[in-house]
Parts: sequence; structure tokens; C-alpha cells
Amino acid sequence: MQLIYCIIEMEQVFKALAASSRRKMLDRLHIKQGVTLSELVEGLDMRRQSATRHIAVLEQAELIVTLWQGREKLHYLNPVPLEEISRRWLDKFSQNKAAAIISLKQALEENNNE
Amino acid sequence: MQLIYCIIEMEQVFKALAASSRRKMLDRLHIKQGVTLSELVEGLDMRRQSATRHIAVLEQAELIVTLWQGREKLHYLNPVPLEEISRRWLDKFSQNKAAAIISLKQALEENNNE
DNA sequence: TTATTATGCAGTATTTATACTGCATGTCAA
DNA sequence: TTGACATGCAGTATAAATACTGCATAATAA
Repeated sequence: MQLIYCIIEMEQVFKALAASSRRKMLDRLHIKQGVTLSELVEGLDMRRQSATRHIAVLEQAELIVTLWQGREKLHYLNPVPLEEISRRWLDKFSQNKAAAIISLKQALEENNNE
Repeated sequence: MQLIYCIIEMEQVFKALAASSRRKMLDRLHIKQGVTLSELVEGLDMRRQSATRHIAVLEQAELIVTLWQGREKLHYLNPVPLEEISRRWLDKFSQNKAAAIISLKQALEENNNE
């Protein structure tokens, strides 16, 4: 169960990170937390309603958490999923980075000598 | 120039990672390098021609490098873009992870007390 | 109360991504 | 040389992502 949950979550996180406008939102929340929707949209070259959709994607991936304060919706960054991705997926590639590059180089050289 | 190049590359890498079938391909190349197309498609629940498209996306992101050996196309993993992503984008979030979570918790608590 | 502000929701148009089929090409092995 | 194999290419159908407009609702401020 836990495994299935994680796979689904990872899928959502990777998908959420695929759009530059969403990464930009995360960048901004990284600098300043508790930002309202209107503030978050500024400089994003899209309507507020479109940004809402992007935020929903980020929320589903649990990359941001939101809180209502009166009529304002405040947005907070949750860095946990990013670290999960980094730890359980990306890291394993850098661990064998040297081996991968050597095998790649060897293949290239063998190919050149033919 | 360098900056623009990097932004474009990062965009492609994130997009390439967004599909689970492509991540699966990278996983398989991580285990075994120099795999042919036919071998790479096995167990992926799609036609060879569809997989070719996915591979093109991974190639554009420079996540894989290919070599022709006669009539076979051999695929090699290039872990460099993954490490770039990790280093220049993900890491900064984990650096401030503690701060982010504290600010998030505080906000949640303040909200509860109202 | 009334105007303004912050946001949500619904519907739609457009673009992008994905997967498929069918056929072409080049390599290898008998 | 011929048949099998590995792959590419083109065209098309479908699904998913994205952005827009217009209107609704609730909170705040005058």
C-alpha cells in the first residue's frame, strides 16, 4: 500500500514540476511564504484563473499547502516531496554517475575506432 | 548565453521526467547500459514506434545518448542532466527545508487558534 | 449598505502529448 | 540473393494540458 501511494505521489510531483510556470511559483514561495493568489500570479503572464489551475496541480502533489485567512488564500511551500524525489530517485543516478560515464565513454571510443 | 542554454535544458529535462514510461526507461538503463531499442521497449506496454518518441524526448534532454552498431541502436544513460537539476534546483529547497516547515507549522497553528 | 477586492466555478477553444497503423529502409545471416 | 530482423518515417486519432472569458460568491472597507 505504502509503495503504491509513493508511486502515485511521485508521478504527481514530477508532473507538477514539468511546467516552468509552476516551478517559478515554487521559486517565489521559496523566497517568501504565505503569499496570496493575486500576489503569486504577478509577473506570470497568465490570468488569475489559469494560475489557480497550476496551483491545484501543485497542491495535489503536496508541494504547496494553502490556508484561508478571511477572503485571502495564503500559499506555503512544502519542500518534503522535492526531497523525497531527490532522495529516492535522483540520488541513485548520481551514485553510479562515474560508472555510467565511463561506460558511455568506452562505448563512444570503441565506436570511433571502427 | 550560458544561462539561457541552461534554462532551456532544464525545461527539457523536467518535461522528459514527467512521464513514468520515460523514467522507467532511465531506470532500466541505469541497471544495464548499451541496450537496444527492442530490448528497451520490452515490458513497457506500448508499441516500438511509440517508445521511439519517448526516446527522442530523452535524447533531446540529453538524458540518454545513442550509438549505432550496425542495424542496432544502442542506448546509454547520461546522468549529468539529473545531477544538474538536483544541484541547481532541488538542493536549494532542501537547504531551507527546516525554515519552510517551521513557517508552515506556525501558520497552521495560528490558524487553529482562531 | 454599497462598492471593492479576492477568489471560485463553468464552459470552451487551442495546443500539446501520446499511441496507433502501415509502409520504407538498411543490415545481417543462411 | 533472399528472408528475417532492427529500426525509421508519415499520417492520424484521441486524450490531456493549458489558457481564456464571463459570471458567482464571500469578505472587507468606506
